[in-house]
Amino acid sequence: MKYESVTIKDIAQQLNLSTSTVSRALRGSYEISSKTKKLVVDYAKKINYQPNPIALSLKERRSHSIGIIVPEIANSFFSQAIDGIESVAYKHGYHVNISQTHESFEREMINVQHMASRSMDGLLVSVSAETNDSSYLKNLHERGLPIVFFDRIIDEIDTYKVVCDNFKGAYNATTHLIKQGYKNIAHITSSSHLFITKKRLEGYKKALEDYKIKFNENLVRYCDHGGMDIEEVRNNIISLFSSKNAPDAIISAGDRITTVMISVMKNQSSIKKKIAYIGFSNSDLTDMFSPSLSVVRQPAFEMGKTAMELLIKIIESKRPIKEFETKTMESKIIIKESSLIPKK
Amino acid sequence: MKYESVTIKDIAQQLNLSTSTVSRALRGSYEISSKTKKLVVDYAKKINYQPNPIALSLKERRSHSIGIIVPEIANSFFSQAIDGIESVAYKHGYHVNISQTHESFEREMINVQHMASRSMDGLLVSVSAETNDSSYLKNLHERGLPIVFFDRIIDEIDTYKVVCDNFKGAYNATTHLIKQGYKNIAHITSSSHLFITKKRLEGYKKALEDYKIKFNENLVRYCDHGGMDIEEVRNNIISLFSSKNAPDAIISAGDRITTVMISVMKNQSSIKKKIAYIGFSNSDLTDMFSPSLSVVRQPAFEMGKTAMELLIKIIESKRPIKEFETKTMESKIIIKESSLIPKK
DNA sequence: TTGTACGCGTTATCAT
DNA sequence: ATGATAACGCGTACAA
Repeated sequence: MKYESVTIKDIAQQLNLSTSTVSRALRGSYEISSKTKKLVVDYAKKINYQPNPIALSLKERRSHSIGIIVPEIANSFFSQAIDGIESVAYKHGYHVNISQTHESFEREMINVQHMASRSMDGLLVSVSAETNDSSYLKNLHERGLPIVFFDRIIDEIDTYKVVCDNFKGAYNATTHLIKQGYKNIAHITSSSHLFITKKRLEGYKKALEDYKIKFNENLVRYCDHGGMDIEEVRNNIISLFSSKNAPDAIISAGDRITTVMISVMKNQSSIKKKIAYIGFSNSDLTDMFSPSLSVVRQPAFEMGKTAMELLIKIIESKRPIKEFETKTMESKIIIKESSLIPKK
Repeated sequence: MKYESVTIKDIAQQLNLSTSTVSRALRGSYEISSKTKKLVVDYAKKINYQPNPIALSLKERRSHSIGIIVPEIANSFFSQAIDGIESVAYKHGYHVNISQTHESFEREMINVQHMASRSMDGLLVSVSAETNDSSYLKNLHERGLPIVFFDRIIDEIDTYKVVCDNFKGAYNATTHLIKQGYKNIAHITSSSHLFITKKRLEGYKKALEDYKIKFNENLVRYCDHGGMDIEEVRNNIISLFSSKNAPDAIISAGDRITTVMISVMKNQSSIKKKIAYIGFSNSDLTDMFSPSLSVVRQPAFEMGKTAMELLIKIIESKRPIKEFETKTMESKIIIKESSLIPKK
C-alpha cells in the first residue's frame, strides 16, 4: 500500500546516464548537449516524472509553500482572507497549507510546530482567542521563521502585521447606535487579552466618552473562546439582560459571536424587548437575515492579499528585514435594519 | 533568512555520542543504557529537539498527514465535514492539510498532485463541479495512493466512498413541495456530470413521476461552476422566470447555489410572485433568514468522520483492500417558512 | 551497549 | 559534456 513514483535514478538507469546528468538535463543546464537534454526531457515527460518536493525540501530547506493558521475556516472573515492569500500565493508560485485552531491554544501550537517543521517558507497567522502566551511564536520567529500576522496580531512580535482599523470600526458602530438614541449599549466581545479586543473596546469607550455617556463595566462581556463555546455566549447574553440595567443595544465583535448572539436572542423568550444590534461580520448572508444585519465589515480579501505580499517580501528578501510596519486597512460600516429599530 | 533547527547530529556532537545512539535513545530502544538514554532525552528536551518530519517522510515514504481536497471551505457542508475529519484524524495522530479548488478542475489537479508528491498518506476528496475527467485521480489511485471520496464522489474509481442519500433527499424535498400544492417545480443544480447531481435529479424526477406530474426539461437548470459564478446562477434564475412556464417552487442543490439563488430572487424585481423554495444547505444561519429556509441537511460532520475512518483503514491495512463499499448516510429534511408560503 | 554505513531523492561540487 | 560523491536528517541493519 505504498505510493511509488518515478525518480531521477530510474531515468538515469533507463538511459544509461548518471543521475547528475539527468538532473542537469532536466534543469536545462547549458553544460549538457542538446541531444542528451532532449533524450532525457522526452523520456521524463513520457513516464511523467515529477521531482520529489520532499527531497527538495530536505536539501534546500524550503518548500515553496506557506502555512496559514486561523481560528476557524467556517468564518467568513477568515475564508475571505484565505482567498486573498491564495490569489497572491498562486501568482507567485507558492502553495498554501491551511489549518485551523478552533480557538484552541494547544491546537495552535501543534499546528504551528507542524508547519514550521515541514519547512514552510513562512507563516500567516491569526491567533486563537485562547492564545495568551506567544513565546513559542516569538521563539520560532527569532530563529528565522518568517511570520506575518493578520487580524488577530501579536503586538509584541516585531514583524509585518495587517489589521483593520478596529478602534475606528468600533467607534463608528457605537456612535451610530448612540445617534439612533440608544444609551445603554453593551459590548459583547472576544477574549480580553486579544489585541483586537482591546482596540475595539477602546473605540467603544471613546465613542461613549465623546457623547458623554458613562462607561459601565458591566455592559462589556468577554467570550474567552471567541464564540466557539455557545454556552459562554448564551450565559453572557442572559446575564446581560437579567441585570437591572439591561442594554437597549449591542455591538458585537466577530462573525461567530455575532451570529451566536442573534440566535440566542431569537430563542430566548426572556429577552422580550426589541434590541438594536450591530456586529463585526463578513458574512455574505446578513442581508437575508430578519432583521437584516447592520455590520462592521473588514476588507478581508484585501487583508489576506496584503499579508501574503508582505510575507513574500520577507521570504524573498536577500538580507534580514529590520524595519517592519503595521498596515491598517479601513473597515466599512453598513447600516441595515437591525440597528435602526426605533426605540420604544 | 533561514529557519535552523536542532538535529540529531547536534545532540550527538554535544554529548560525544554517535547519531545512531541518540536516535535509538530518543526512540526508547531497549538496547540503550538507561543512563545514556536519560542523558540524551534530557538534553533533547532542554534544547527543544524536534525530529525533522521531512527527513522522516523522505525515508519512510509516509508523513502521518492526510490531505483534504474540497471545492470551498466557505461552505458549511465542507467546513463541517472537515471538522469531522479532523476529529478522527487528531485522535489517530494524523495531521490534516486542507486545500480548496474553488470548483476549478485545474486547481484541483494541482492541489492533488501537490498533496501526493508531499507524501500524504492518503487523500479525502470531494471533486470540483468542473471535474469531468478523473483519469489523473484514477492513475494516482492505481499507483497506490489511498483515496476516499466523500459527497462529490467519482463513481468509476473503486475505493471507499461516503455520500448521503441524495436521491432520497431530493425525492423528499420534491414530494414536500408537491404536497404543498406546487406543480411547477424547478430544480436548480450543480454541473450535470457530477454524480450527486445525477442522483438528485433522479430523486426529483421520481417524485414527479410518483405524483403524476409531467417532467419538464426546461425546469432543470445546471450551474457548471457550482454556484461560484454568480452570473451563471442569475442567468439561470432569470431565464427560468421569464419563460412562459415560470415555476412556482424551486429545489436547489448545494449551499452556494441556494444562497446565491435566494439573493438573486430577492434583488430581482422581475420576480414578483412569491416562490416556495427548499435547498440543500448545511448553513447554521438559515433560521435567521426571512423567510426562514427549508433545507435538506446532510450529516456533514458524520460524513467527514466516516470518510476519515475509512481512509485510516486503507492506510493502515497490512494487505491491499479488495472489497470497497459506499457508505450512504441519511439526509434530513427540515421544513421552515420558505417552502410553506401559501400558493396564491 | 554503542558505532558505522547506507539509503530515501535531489543538487552542488569536484573530478574526468 | 558527463560522471562520481557528498550533503540535507533520520532510522536501522550490521559490526564491534
